[in-house]
Amino acid sequence: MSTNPPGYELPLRLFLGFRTIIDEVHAELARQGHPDVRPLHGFVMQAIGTHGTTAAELGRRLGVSKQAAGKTVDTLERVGYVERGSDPHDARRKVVRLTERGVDSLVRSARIFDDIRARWAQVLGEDRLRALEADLREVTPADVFRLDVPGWFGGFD
Amino acid sequence: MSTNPPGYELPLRLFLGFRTIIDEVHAELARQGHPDVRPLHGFVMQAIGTHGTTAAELGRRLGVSKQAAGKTVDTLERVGYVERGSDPHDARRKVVRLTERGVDSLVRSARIFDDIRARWAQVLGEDRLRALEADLREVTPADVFRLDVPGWFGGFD
DNA sequence: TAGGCTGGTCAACCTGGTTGTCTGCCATTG
DNA sequence: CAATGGCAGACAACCAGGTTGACCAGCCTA
Repeated sequence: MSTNPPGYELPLRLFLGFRTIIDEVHAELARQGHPDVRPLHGFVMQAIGTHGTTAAELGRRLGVSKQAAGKTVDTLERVGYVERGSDPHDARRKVVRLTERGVDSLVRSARIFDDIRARWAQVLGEDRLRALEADLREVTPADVFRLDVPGWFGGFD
Repeated sequence: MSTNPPGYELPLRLFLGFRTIIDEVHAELARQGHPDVRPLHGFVMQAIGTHGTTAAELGRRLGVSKQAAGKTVDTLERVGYVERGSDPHDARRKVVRLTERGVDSLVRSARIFDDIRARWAQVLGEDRLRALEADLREVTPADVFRLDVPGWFGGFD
């Protein structure tokens, strides 16, 4: 029986895998006309969803303060991926909605993610990739969405 | 034949796996007397190594500017995990070395990483875990060390 | 109708990153 | 042997994202 790899390799590989995929997605996204979407933005836009939300609600979904969510919305607004409207039923709320450009970036991301997964499947074989996904599902929290991802995405290009 | 999971799930799971492990390590590290080591610090200390380095060299290893490396060394020094000495052979260089406390935190981390890997092995089975590691090795860059990890670690607790 | 909760915003501050500039020190080379 | 080029370190200004605290305005309910 051979010896096990050191325990620190596992998280490193997980991270490297994650980073590899994300970097590829954003390189391709840049090529497809979205050079200034940052990884964090994808998550945030995903959390905003097609229905739109408010900054406070967004903060709750993402697990950050409403102020932080507001700031992110500011920058997303500045680069043209979301817009703020007012709620006729509640003068306090300002509803954040994806612009066409925002939606376009999400659609393209989804396609690119699928392409990358397909490439992994070619390398590993579909069955092993599925096994990998299944194993990961077993050891990670079930709820994919409400991870407090922001804060994990420092500035990177 | 059933349909594939959407491509975005894979990076999410990889990230979640990574984050789960890292969070556990640091929670345990805090319990064992190292409450203010941050994930970034572990990587940096690993990169400093037992021989010590200079800030500029550290920056190159980690893929960040020497100024950024210097700042990190500052905070690591402030919390007592590294110390700066001078190089008798070269008055420009200030050698950064791990303190006993720094080494202790690394030793403990290594043990905790191994423990966590063992727990994953219990859940998945040693063979499936090995397969997972092997698969990840196949789709990630071979060089584990020179990843520009910093910048990916935003502040988190 | 008065209070309390909630949404948005402003301000101050932290961390970790960036670039640019400047000063010393070393080392090579004419 | 002196001068020039390159490297180490430090300082400053700036950026992104995050935090808390404070505050105002609007809604809703007792």
